[in-house]
This record gives sequence, C-alpha cells and structure tokens, in this order.
Amino acid sequence: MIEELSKQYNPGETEEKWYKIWEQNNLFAAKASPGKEAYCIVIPPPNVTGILHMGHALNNTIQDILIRYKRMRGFNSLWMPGTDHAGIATQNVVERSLAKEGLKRQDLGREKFISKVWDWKERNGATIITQLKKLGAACDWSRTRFTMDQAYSESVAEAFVRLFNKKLIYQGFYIINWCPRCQTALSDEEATHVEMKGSLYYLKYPLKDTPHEFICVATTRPETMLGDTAVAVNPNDKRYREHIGKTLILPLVNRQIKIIADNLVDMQFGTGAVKVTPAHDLNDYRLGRKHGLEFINIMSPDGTMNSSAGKFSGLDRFKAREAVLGELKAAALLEKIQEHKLSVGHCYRCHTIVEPYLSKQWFVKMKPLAKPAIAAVKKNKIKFYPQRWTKVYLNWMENIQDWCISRQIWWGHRIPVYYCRNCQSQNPAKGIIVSKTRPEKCPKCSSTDIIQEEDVLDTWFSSWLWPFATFYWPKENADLKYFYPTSTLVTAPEIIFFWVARMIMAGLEFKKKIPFKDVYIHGTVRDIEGKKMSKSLGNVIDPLEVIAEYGSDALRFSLISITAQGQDVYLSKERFEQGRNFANKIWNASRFILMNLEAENSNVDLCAYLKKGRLDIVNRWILSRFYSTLRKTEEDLDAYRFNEAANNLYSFFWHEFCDWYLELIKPQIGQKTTQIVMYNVLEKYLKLVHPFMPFISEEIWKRLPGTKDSILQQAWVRTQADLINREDEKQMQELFDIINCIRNMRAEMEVSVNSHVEIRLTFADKYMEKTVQPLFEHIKNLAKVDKLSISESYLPQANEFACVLKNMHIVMPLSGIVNVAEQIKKNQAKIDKIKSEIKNKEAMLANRNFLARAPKDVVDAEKNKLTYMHEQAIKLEEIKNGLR
RNA sequence: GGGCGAUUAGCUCAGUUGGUUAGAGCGUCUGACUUACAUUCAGAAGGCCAGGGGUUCAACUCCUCUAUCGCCCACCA
Repeated sequence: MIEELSKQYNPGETEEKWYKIWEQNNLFAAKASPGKEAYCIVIPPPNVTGILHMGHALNNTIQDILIRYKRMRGFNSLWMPGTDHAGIATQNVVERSLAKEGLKRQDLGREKFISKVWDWKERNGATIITQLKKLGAACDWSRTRFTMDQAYSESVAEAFVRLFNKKLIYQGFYIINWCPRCQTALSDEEATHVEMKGSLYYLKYPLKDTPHEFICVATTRPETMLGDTAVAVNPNDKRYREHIGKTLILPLVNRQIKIIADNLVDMQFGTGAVKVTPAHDLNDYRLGRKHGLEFINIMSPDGTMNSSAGKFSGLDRFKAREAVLGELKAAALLEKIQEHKLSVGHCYRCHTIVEPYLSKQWFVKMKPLAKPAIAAVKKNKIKFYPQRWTKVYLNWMENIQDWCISRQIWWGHRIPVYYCRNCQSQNPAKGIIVSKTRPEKCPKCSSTDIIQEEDVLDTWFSSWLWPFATFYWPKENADLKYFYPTSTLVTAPEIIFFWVARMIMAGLEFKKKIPFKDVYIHGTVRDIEGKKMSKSLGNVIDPLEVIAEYGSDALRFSLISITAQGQDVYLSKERFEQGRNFANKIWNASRFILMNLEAENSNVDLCAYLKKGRLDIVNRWILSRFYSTLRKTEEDLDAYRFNEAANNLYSFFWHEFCDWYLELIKPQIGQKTTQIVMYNVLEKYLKLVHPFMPFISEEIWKRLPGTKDSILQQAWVRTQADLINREDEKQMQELFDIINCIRNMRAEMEVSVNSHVEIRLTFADKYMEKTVQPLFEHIKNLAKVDKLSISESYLPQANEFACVLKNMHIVMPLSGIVNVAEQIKKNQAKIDKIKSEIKNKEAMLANRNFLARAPKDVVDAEKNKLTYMHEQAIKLEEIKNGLR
C-alpha cells in the first residue's frame, strides 16, 4: 500500500472522489438539535446566471473554513446554500437568447416568457452549485433554496403585506433611475456612478418682452430643454435679480417659461441660472414641486423622445441631443461648450446610462426600519470585521433614502397588489387590494373583475429575507427557531448596502431579532494591476482552470494566505504554485512517515503514553511547537485572521516539522517514542489543516492506519497547555543556531559538503554546555560535521576560523577559506556595527525613565543583550587578530 | 464636496494591544541528485518601513500635516 503512493500528489482524482463520498454520506447535513450549540452561515446566494469567479472562490472558501472548523470544534454547523433569481440579470440572459431568434419578450407574452426563464433556470441554474462543489463547499445541499421557490415566494409576499399594512410601503410618482435598455426602474444602489468626461453646454433663452436679451443656462443634457418649465436663479444673485418673475421663450418649443428664484441654485456654477426640467432631474423635480411647475415628460421608456418633444419625437435621447444642439447652434442660441467632468449613473446590470425619470413606482419607507438596525450595530449586537465598515454602514443608514422596489420586468415576484376595476372606475385611488394570494372577489363591491399589479419586486426585496425565509418563515418551525439568528455572514464590501444593511433591517422588522452576529467583509479580488476582474477587461483568472491545474486545495490555500483581513487581493496565476507545492509537501512528508511507521505505533493515545515515560528533547520540542501552533490557529480563526492562520500552519509544517523535526529524527525513526510522536503530530496536524485543505487532509487521513470516519467528522485537537515548553523551545533554538552557523561558515568559506570538517565549540557557561552536549549527534548529522569537541579556550589558532554565537564560540579549520582578506573586511564591518549598537543600548540603559517605566522583562532582555554585544565585540576582535 | 483604505526587500504582500536582530512567497545569485519531496534541500544578497512634525524611556506601530495611488458615498445643473 505504501508503495502505491506517488512521489507527486495528484489532486484531480482525489478531490472528485472525496467530494462524492462526503455528499453521498450526507456529511454536510445538519439537523436542529436543541442542547447542542448551533453555528450557522447562510450563503450569499449567487445569481442563477452566475459562473464561479475568484470573488466567489474567496467568499466561499472563507465560509467553508468557518463551517468545517466550527463543526470540528463541536458546533452543530450548518451552511445554508441557495441561489438568487437575479431578476434583471436573468431576464437579460433569456432575452438575449430570444434576440438570436429575432424575438422580443413581448412577442411571447408574459406567461410564455416566464416559463422560458424557468426552462433556462432548470437547465443552467445548477452550474454555479456544481462549481461550488468543485471548490469543496460543505453546504447542506439537501436544503438548497431558490428565491423564486413557492415557499420562498410566500415569504416575500408576507413581507410585502406586513409592510404595507404598517404603512411602510407606498406608491407614488417620483424621479427614479430608469434604464432605457432594461426598461425598468432601478433603486439608487443599482445605479452605479461613473466619472466621465462630458460637456457643459451654454444655452441662450430669449426674454419674452425683450427678445434681444437672453438668459444663458448651462446644462450637461441639452435635450432635456424640451421639457423645461422654468429657469431658476438664486434670489441673492445681483446679475439676475431684476429678471426674477419675467417670462422667457423656450427655444425650439416656443413655450413661455418663468424665471423663478430659489436658494438651491448655486451662483458659482455655470452662469448662475439653471434650466428646470421637473420630469427629468431630481433637483428640478424638487424645484417643480416647490414652485408648482408643470411636469413635462419628453421621453418614452425606451429612451426615445415622445410626442411632447415635438419634431424630435422618435429620436433616441443621444441623437436628440445632437439634433437639439444643431438647431440651437443654427439659431445662434448655443453660446459655448465647455469640457466638464461629471459622474453619470449606469445600470448595474447592462451598463447603459440611466435616465432620471418620473414615473409611478412602489417604495419602502426606510427611516423607521433603519432606526433599530442602527441601534443594533451601535450596541455591538452585530459586529463588522474589519471594524471600519461599521462607519460605512452607519453613515449610509443614517442618510437612508426610501427604496424603490418596483421593477417593470417580468422575471421576479409579482407585487401582491390587486386592483378591482369596478371600484377603480369610480375612483382611481380606490380599489387597491393587498393580499398574499389572489382575492376571488373585491371585498368591497364583490366584483370579480380583478387584475394584479404588473410590476415585480426588486430582487433584493427577496434577498433581504434570506436568513429566515430560507427556513420557511413565517411558518414557525424547529429549524428557524434553532438556527436563527445565524452566526456569521461573509460577504464583499460592494454588497453592504444592497444586502447586509437590508437583511439587518428585515431581521429586526420581521423576526424582531438580528439576522447574524458577525459580519466578515473580505476584500475584492483584483488582477495584478489592481483592476477588478471582469470579462470585458479579459483579465479574469478562472478558478476552475486553477482547480484543474493546481487543485482545489491549492486554490483555497493560496487565496487565503494572501488575503489579509479585509484587504483587496491582487492576484496572478503564479500565486497558486505555492498552494500546490504545499499540498505536495504535506503529501510527501506523510508518505515518508507512513513508509517508516510500524502499525503498532499508530493510534497510540499520546497523553496516556506520555504519562509513562519522558521524551527526548526533539520530540518534546515538536509537540511544544505543535501545540503552540494549535493555540495560534484557534486565536486567528476566532478573530477572522484567516491569512495569519494559514501562513502559520504553513510555516509550522514546512519549516519546523519537515525542515527540522523530520531531519532530526531520521536516525532514530525506528524508536517507539519517536514513532508515536511523529504519528500524533501528523494526525493532529491534518485536522488543523483540514478546514483550509479539505481534500488532501482527508486523503491522507484515510490512509493512516486505523482511521475509518471522515476527517470532517473528527473532533478538533484538544489543547495541551502542559506540553508547551518554552525552555525546550529555547534550547532547540540554540541547536538550530549552532547548526545554522556551521552551515553558514561552510558556505561562506566554500567548504565542500564532502570535505571533512572538525568543529570546536566553546561555551561561556557550563549550563549551556550541558544542554547542548546531548545534541552533538544532531549537530553532526545536520551540519555534516565529522568531529565535534568542546574546548576550554576559544581562541582560534593561526590556522583556524571562528564564529561568535550567543554565549558560544565555534571554531573550524582555516584551510578551506578562499579569501582571508574578504573575511577580515566582513569582520570589521560587523565590529563597527556592534559598537554603534552598544552605544545606543548603553544610552538607553542609562535612562532613568526607561528603567522606571519599562516592564522588568524588557529591561532584563536589554541588559542581557548589552552584555552579549560586549562579549561579541571582544570576540570578533580576537577573531580578526586570528585571521591575520 | 465628504468618508475610507494603501504607501514596508526587485515584485506581490504580512507585521493582532508600541518593546530582543522588521517577516513571508515569488524573483535573483551561490552550492547540493542528502535513499519523503527538484512542486526539493542548504545558504547569500536585497529595507533612512512614502515625506515632514509631534507624543514616548522606546514608534513600521499612536497623533498631526503633506504627497502619490485606489475605493466608496453625495440632489456638481
């Protein structure tokens, strides 16, 4: 069996094999079991249209680490998976494929179109789930939810009705962000502002009574002038004071519009006079309401000009801009064009420039919802990691605007509002029925002529219920009771407003409890130049390719090890080599151990064995280091310092366990105690590394003699504080220093490995001599020394070279030195450096404040150091003399 | 306009509450086929910790200002 292990680890087959077994055996499933503490994470549901990208890989690796770690630590750990119907995004995908057939969704009609989308979902919706499985995600797939599922949709309707009944939902005409391509309203968050180079156009509007006089206004969207119903100036502006109240003739349209005064107008900007288009600009809308202006909508939902735009009707908004400018120019009414930077809203789904557009929409009143959500965070009931996001959250919440939740698309939860046509025919404001299910007849007039609201809800109106709707809220049930509130939410910063903040509000509103205790915000994955990874930039590193090439464990480990808490990640493909190499290192170390392990020495309980006898220092040391690593790993994971934990596990295994321990024990590998310790460290280490590298840890775990159950069901390693021994660690450090020093001397002097070397050691104190002496064999082995002796006098002979170590002197024959002059020079540099350091240290130790205020151990350490430096300086001088 | 983050080795980044000699990976250079691993092993070179000022016995770490880059927010016509 041992011979079967290859020299190189092959992740491909192994990973596929284990995931299948885990899944088949339901190892990820969690059941509500009161009495046992729950640990629950709800996945940020990826869009059904989603394809695994590095952001997902990072996000889900972090969650998987937490889930596996907490399960091993004894929690009843549940990772709730699912996908999001992603209204606009999904509809766009299906519309695009329809377009290939030359069809529009309107050609099919609502019902047929929706069933097409469902078809698409059935065919492609599981892609992202399959990909998450490749990553190793330990989700309880039996619970997989979809935001459009029947039960989930009922939760959505319930939430709507409750808010409506509390008068927290209202309908009204407001300026919203309109995407002319998707032809729907968007929330403020869905319009992403991008800084762009544009122009500021100065238009001249003639005064009615004195047509040779003009008021000049500046605008970035000249086509909107067709909908102007006033020009506003600041009442304190001397330039225009006399014109206030006068009438202008709006060019091209010949509408008479008034000059109004309002403090909102900034005198510094443009000409100080601003055209007012109440139906196409938020500020203008407010001015319009305030001053009772007319609202003229000049645009159709598709972004072309409508009949109110007169002869421009039918033109696309940007074509209309050119046409308007052309005509104004011809009429000499275009004074000038200035370059101007401005930030323009874009649809977050299709990147089309959005229009501020006046339309009838549904809104959620947010201030009352925000209040308890602010308090929960302020009172630390919910904590953000890193903490700085708290401020971002609070700032947004304290300035929250009402949420436009209606969308003019078809794919989504249709708003549970019904209209009785009979009632409406008498009074349009009446006849609104809000109900979770379609009413059979109007409760007022009993008419059955009832139609449902056409609009659907914003996708986020369903996502914000995710932490409890996934447990079939509002139905009270054991799972909901047991797993809610969930424990940790792991997500990206760009989603704080869309989702995190709203979930907190929804949780407090509907469940009267916070939805989660901790929010871990990780960084954005960027390419090596710091750009966001995106398909259009072509800078995407595909995680699936990385998995195929390096393995999932490698992807996970590398990703985690470079992700400092909340920092953005700059990624290049080479980074994954580190993870692959590490997996291979674990593989080979295990191979080595298994090759040498006697079956009887596996599965020996370490604690019981230790009671019987004392170990040698090397074995004591590795146990001490292991348990220190365990402690550090726990501290780091509990504080969400994943990279620290990963790097610490890496350097323990590679640089302590492999580089030192395994090398040191090679000569004694047959010994029972050594075998037991080496087996135990490996076995326990596999558990520590399992949350990070689930596949390879399982593969090796299952190859350990006598292990049957999966590693992911194992209990975490128990702390053994008594096995952490600083004194042993210190002593071993002395040994490493000596070996390093000798290796160093050989390398510097270019002494071939094969040549015989004799080393004399001189110790400053007898105690140290005593502790190092038993380690002589190790020094000989690892530093390739033939003869090792202790001498009283450290003074190097004429043919010797010496090196100074703390409290120690290492002397070796000079014969191998190639360039003595070079050595003397180096030596002198060292002496100079030490002397200047001594000066500083002496000054510090002479400082009364330091002695009075610094902790005792710091003072002692400094004193020791000074003594040591003095000795070293003297010795170096002597060596220098010896070299001559 | 407001807020946040970054600035540490050639590159990409760590550095948790101030306290021994500021670390890692990659890259470079030197040496090694040492029977677990060349996806390896042993070593070396390389840092006024962005800059100024301050607090402190002690600053990469805390405060302040400046510069450069990046992100987010805002009703900049």
